[in-house]
Amino acid sequence: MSTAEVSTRRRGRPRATDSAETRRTILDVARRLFAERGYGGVTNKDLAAEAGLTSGALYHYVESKLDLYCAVYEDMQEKIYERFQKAEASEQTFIGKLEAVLEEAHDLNHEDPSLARFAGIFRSVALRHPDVRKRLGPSNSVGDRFFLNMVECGIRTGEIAVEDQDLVREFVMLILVGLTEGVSEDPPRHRRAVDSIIAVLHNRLVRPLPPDPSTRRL
Amino acid sequence: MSTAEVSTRRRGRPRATDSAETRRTILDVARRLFAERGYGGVTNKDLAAEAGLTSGALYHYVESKLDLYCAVYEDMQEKIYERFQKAEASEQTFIGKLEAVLEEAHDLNHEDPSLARFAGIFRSVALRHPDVRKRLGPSNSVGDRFFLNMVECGIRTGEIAVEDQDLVREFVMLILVGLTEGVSEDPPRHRRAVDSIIAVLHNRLVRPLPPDPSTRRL
Amino acid sequence: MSTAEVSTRRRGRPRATDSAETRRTILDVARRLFAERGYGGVTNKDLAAEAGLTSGALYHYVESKLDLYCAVYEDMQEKIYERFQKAEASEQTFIGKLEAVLEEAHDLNHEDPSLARFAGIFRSVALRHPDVRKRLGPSNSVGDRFFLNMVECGIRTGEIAVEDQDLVREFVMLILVGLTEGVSEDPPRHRRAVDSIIAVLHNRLVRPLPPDPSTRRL
Amino acid sequence: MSTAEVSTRRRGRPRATDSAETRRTILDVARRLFAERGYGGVTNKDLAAEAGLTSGALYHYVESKLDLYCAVYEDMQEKIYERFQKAEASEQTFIGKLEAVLEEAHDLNHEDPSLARFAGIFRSVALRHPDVRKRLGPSNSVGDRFFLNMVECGIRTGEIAVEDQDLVREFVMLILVGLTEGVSEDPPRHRRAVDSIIAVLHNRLVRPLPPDPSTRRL
DNA sequence: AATGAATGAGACTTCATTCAT
DNA sequence: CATGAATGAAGTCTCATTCAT
Repeated sequence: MSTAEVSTRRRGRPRATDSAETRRTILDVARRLFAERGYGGVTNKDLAAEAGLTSGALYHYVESKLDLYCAVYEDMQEKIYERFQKAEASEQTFIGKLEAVLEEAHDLNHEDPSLARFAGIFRSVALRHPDVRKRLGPSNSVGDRFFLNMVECGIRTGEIAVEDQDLVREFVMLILVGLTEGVSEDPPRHRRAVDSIIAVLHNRLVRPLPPDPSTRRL
Repeated sequence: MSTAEVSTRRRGRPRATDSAETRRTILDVARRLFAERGYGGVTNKDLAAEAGLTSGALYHYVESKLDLYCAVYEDMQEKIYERFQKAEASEQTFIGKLEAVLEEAHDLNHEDPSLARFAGIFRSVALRHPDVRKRLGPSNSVGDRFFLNMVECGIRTGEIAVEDQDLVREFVMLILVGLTEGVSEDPPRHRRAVDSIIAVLHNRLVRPLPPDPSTRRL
Repeated sequence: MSTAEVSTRRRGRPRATDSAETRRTILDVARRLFAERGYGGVTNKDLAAEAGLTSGALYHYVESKLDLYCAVYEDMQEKIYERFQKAEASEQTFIGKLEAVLEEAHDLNHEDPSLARFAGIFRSVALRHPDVRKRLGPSNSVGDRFFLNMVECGIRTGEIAVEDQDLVREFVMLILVGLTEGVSEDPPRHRRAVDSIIAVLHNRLVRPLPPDPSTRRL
Repeated sequence: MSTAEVSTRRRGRPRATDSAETRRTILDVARRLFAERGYGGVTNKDLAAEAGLTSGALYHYVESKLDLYCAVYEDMQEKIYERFQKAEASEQTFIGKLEAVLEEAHDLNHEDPSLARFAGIFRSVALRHPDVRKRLGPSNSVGDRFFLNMVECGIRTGEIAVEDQDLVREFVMLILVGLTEGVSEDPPRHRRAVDSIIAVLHNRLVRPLPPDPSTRRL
């Protein structure tokens, strides 16, 4: 209503801005918002406002909202797997590697919760946005290969029987989905979840009872 | 309009003369569509068309789209936990109960994939619709109590150490999230995932190596 | 600013409207506006306002602005060629038919100037809107056939030499383009233009001089 | 930036060091693009890119897009009528002049199709941009005078009856509109169209039948 | 109870224009 | 002179919701 709005910006080029920096900001803002509210729950206006721009200006950096989403996805994949790879390389056994990766996931989730949240929500976004699927394809090749390698290591060390390898891979992917989609927004629960998985792997969490006829159903 | 309605039914889909029946149809249609395309991906018109009405008529049965979504959620919770409870009651040990529940989850997923898919997607919908959260509250009270009971059983039987109960609960919820969000749309993977969890619980999947200095990094 | 705007319409269904009538109104309004301002010069809002609707409501009748444009085009083609055909059929000679068609064009232009104006502008719209071209294809088959028939009649009557038929067709199309694009918005000029064409055809307008050396360039 | 610019030209397009030269480039580029895609179909960015600048730099040479459009128009008028005048001056009779002008139009269309195309499209652009109309006034004063002169010549030579002069002028303008708007993008048709006009003027194209009662409808 | 025309808010996107650098 | 980041207005289109019939 007044002419002296809080953040009226001039018309032309702003003072001292760095294009690359703005793009980085947009990507980070987008990851956070998409992580919090999914794809359809974020408008261009929201994105622009949080990045300190108008919605039209977004189009200097991305071709479309979809384009931005995909860019965020790729950025995230890169960040996550770089860290995962480092963690994985630091250990020699399957269990060691898996624990290291889980700990790394926990650290990552602590450092920047939006990464895991985005990853967690991504699956359901892709599921119902054909455009996203089309653009990113099967795409998880990076992740697939990563876990494949880990499992192969387990086979070499004798931790995993050859005939179990598919089950193991499925299990690993399952718990990672559970971590990213289920508890990434609650750090203490995330910590507990990681610990529970490690405990299970070491057979410390649940002790199957010996088959005792008196406790069986009659 | 016709007077010849008493004795003979017309061919084709009968008019849903019964209000409750129509509501049931709407709920089922809505679960399927929401499961497939998420909240924003389904329009009232889609919903109405699949239920054999027009979009205006929807409002005789639900107050709003959001209202419908919540109703579907509650309906789903009810359906799932009714089945889970039956499964759980059929076994006496924690592991027995958990296995029974996982098998039930698998059967459910087979019978009506939309249930699990809806559940899987629900989290991200709730995440970006404060109204949904408000309406459904902390919501998981039913599920929480359910798993609490299971874990308490495990403590009684000695399968679970008292101090591990939180870890176990976290683990159970984690794998259920993983199952619903990760693999519910792919039956063979779902099967494999269930098997992998059971194998892990029986300590059959991964064998930790004895600490062998020769395999450690120097 | 006041709550009692001039034409506030209620929210729901309006009193007594006829869907077909509204569609007809939209088509007529669209033809007029497109004729006056071309394709890009007309906004959905303009169209809706002139038809007494909001821009969203347009989409009950057409799928898109392009769709509307094409519908107007087809409507126009139909209207024009129906009249042209009647006029053409009333005469037996090429010149007779052509004069009848020109007079009909004049009458049409008088009755509803938007028809000819739309037709006149159509060419340039199609030229630079690939979508329009794609939708309407070569399309002028109706018109082409129409003039082809007229020329064939002239050949039969001996008015036109067989080897001149292409020239004649080109000439006929040329003058029709000239009439629709050049003078359709100015009735007296349109009248004069029609008269001039008829006079030319009867060799009454310009008398070539006999080749007189004294008037030649030296 | 380089000091080695004095003596040697770099390969490729030289930087348009001269302001006037750049303006000339912009005008030519603009005519071509406007001719191909109309006013709204061309963005300042397109224009700038094709002229080897950025969109901001355009504003050093023109005040606005509209301004540029008008400048192109004036430039085109000048170019066309300069050529037409030369052609017209080379003949002494009305028909001779008209033929010469038509041939010149054909040559022009061959040399630089964008001229005629621009002229052809201009009408519809002006139609929906009141600003253009305002800036360019009744505009055709140049053309009007030009054709007026030609017709007066025809009166002097006796080719045209005084009372027919308006009709003749209308006819000439009609065929020029037809040529520019109808067939300027199709050289063979353009050729044919020119030939057909010349044939008509020489009364060689269509032979009116003598009023023969036997061919009349009864 | 049902229809479907209509609203109105808001989404994504484009683009002429401005102006700090 | 030139760049290019940014604005802001406008455009096309979608959709939940309302309501006369």
